[in-house]
Amino acid sequence: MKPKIDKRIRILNAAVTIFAKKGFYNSKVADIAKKAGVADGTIYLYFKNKDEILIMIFEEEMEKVIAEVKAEVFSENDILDNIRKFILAHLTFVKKNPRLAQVFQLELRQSNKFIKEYTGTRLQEYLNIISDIIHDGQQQGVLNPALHPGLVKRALFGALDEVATHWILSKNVKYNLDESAEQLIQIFINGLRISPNGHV
Amino acid sequence: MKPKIDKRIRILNAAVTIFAKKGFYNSKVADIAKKAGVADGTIYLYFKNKDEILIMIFEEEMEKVIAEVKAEVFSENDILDNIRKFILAHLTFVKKNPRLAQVFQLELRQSNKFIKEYTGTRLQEYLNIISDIIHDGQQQGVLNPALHPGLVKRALFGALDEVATHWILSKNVKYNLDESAEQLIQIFINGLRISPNGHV
Amino acid sequence: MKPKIDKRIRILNAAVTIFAKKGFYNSKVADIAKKAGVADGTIYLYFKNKDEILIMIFEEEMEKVIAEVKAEVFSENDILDNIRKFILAHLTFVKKNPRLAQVFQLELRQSNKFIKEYTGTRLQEYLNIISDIIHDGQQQGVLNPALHPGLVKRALFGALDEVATHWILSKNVKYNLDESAEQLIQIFINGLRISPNGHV
Amino acid sequence: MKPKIDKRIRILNAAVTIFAKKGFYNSKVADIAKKAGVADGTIYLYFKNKDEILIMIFEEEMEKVIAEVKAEVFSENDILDNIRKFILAHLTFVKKNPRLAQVFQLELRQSNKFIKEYTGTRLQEYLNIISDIIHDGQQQGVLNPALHPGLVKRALFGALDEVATHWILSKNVKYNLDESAEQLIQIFINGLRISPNGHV
DNA sequence: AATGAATGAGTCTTCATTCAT
DNA sequence: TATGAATGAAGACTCATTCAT
Repeated sequence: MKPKIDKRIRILNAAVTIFAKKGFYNSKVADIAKKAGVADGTIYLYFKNKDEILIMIFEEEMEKVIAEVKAEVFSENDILDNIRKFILAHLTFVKKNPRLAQVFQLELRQSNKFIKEYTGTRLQEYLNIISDIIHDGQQQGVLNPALHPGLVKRALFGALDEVATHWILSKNVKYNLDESAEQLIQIFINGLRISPNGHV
Repeated sequence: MKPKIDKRIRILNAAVTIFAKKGFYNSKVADIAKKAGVADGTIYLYFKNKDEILIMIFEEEMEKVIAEVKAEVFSENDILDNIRKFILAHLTFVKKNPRLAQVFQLELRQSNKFIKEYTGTRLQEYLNIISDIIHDGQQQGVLNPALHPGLVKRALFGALDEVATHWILSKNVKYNLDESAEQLIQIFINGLRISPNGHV
Repeated sequence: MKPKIDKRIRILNAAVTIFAKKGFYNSKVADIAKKAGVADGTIYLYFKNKDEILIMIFEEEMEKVIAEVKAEVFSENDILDNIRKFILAHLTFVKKNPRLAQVFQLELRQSNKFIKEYTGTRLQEYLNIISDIIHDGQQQGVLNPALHPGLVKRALFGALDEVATHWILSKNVKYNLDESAEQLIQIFINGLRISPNGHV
Repeated sequence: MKPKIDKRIRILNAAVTIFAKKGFYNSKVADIAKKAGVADGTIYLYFKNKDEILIMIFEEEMEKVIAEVKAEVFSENDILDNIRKFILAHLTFVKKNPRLAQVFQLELRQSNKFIKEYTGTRLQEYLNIISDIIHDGQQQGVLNPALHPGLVKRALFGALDEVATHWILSKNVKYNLDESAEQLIQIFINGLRISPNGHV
């Protein structure tokens, strides 16, 4: 028997595997329990319900991602490079964690509770990495001061998210995620920097 | 009793109302039937299953949207203006059809069948409006020829989609959708046009 | 396939059998459905939940019992004879319908909903047969006018109920229900009539 | 921490409180443990299962009640007065211990094990107080010798029980328990004594 | 085409009880 | 004795879908 501390993590890992393979709605709590090597009821000692497992996967993985991305992105102070790093980090995560990405891109959105009740800070915190960069860039006179960081963060996140979802759904074949990253970098850096062409 | 030809449309209209109010999973086929004034079983004369109602709402509304957007966007041949028009048209649709937008932005994504099996042409057709503009713009020497239209269409669509979803979820209060449109126009036009700054 | 009108009754009959055999809490809805020859879900077209089946058995059988007892008891106007008839009718019902009596005496009391939420009129109506007799008897100067009919009805019902329960639990062997009836008749008639001995 | 000997009693007291507040089926063993300040598992060192807690509450309280009632009732040898004292004692107990009475009158009957398996001596012993009085009364020539003490004990107990249950369920408001006691005394004393009227 | 009564598959969750410590 | 984390059996109910009329 593994030590207690493991059990919660074993459940979360099992859930990622099961959710990725069968989808959230087709995954039975009993499947997860079996995979994790615990009794069905044990899951409810650690999680309030099935939706909460999904949300916790998100919360805990995002926590790691946020720490990594922040370390990566804010290591230097070159704004344009930070944007580049953020985009690369996002898509690299997807590429390196396809199973987890599948859960984030597809399964999570099928949980009513996640979509309509989750107002967790993790997603905000992640999005705020972007708006912080934008804000800094505007103060440094590098980025277009007319843009709202709050809008930009959604625009960039939405673009990354859609590209990631398509990559997942294409079963990772048709699509070169690295090249996509480079193209998004071009679009957003040119889109956000102070434009010598004047406004459109 | 209205003429037969109406019945299909009455069902679809009822479904939009019910889905928007209760969400896809909490809407019962019996609710839709009642609202539409038909028997439960009648719905299955017109639609294969509950998911198909959702997909048909999408298909038929998208058909209209595509026609409108195409007429609007391709009326002239000024590429930058076409991009502007597309972005405005997308967000204006959301603003004018909040109930339908709620179904598109939130409920549709909760249908396993839509997410994982729908490969309908309507969404492609809509996205291709963007890639067609991009392609034209590149041929006219206005837009950055290094960008893949297929990537750009997802980036722009993702950005619009995320902004729209946030607007829906914020219950339309905090957010000025017109200003968001203007900002997205700036970002994407600057992001896509031939850049006098050289590449990053 | 039997006609529709039968289905509700088939379910109720099946439920009496199953409840009497296994007890309320150990009876599965699926058992009742199977015995009744209907699908599990069909039961929920006729009854809100499992407790309601039990309550409906009570309601509908009591309706019959009340009609019979009233016809029997009020056929003449001899008060003492009416009391006698009521007591006999109650215990005769128990003796002739042991399965139903088991449900009434034992299973019904195990349903939280019946005990704590049921305020149905049938039980009141049955009890009021007694208080009506008492009231009449007091007006005729036959019964002790100092007694509250509302108290008497509970005292007599309680006595009958306890005797019946004991008979059910003894599996009908040790106990002569007819003799018990005669004894209760003696006790209550002497207890209720105007006492030449004066009050205690 | 209180001394060990206390623990059993603390559990029983906690159980009375919890059962009275939530009902037997809605009370969780964990609730009782918490209220008693012991671990869940500890309860099973003192009681075989949840039903046994209920039965033990009954057993132990009945033991006290029996002792009290016997002392009270048999202090003199006036049969009619003894009947009076028994009835008063029963209803006075209910009035003074409403929480315990609620458990006895309502919750106890919802335990399958109590209803169908309990053949404990305490209830018999309590009932036998009545039949002993009756027997004595018959030997003294005061009570009707035709009545079976075993029937009378159930009749009187049933009457008291029903009156008590109604009082509990009426939330003690509509009902004057003292007056009820007086009326039951009249009914039963006249019902049981040797009748100068002859038999009915 | 239309009805709507009937079907029956499908599963999350609770909680009394156990047992390793 | 005591703990409390872990167990796992157990089942009512919903609702999309069917089909006899």
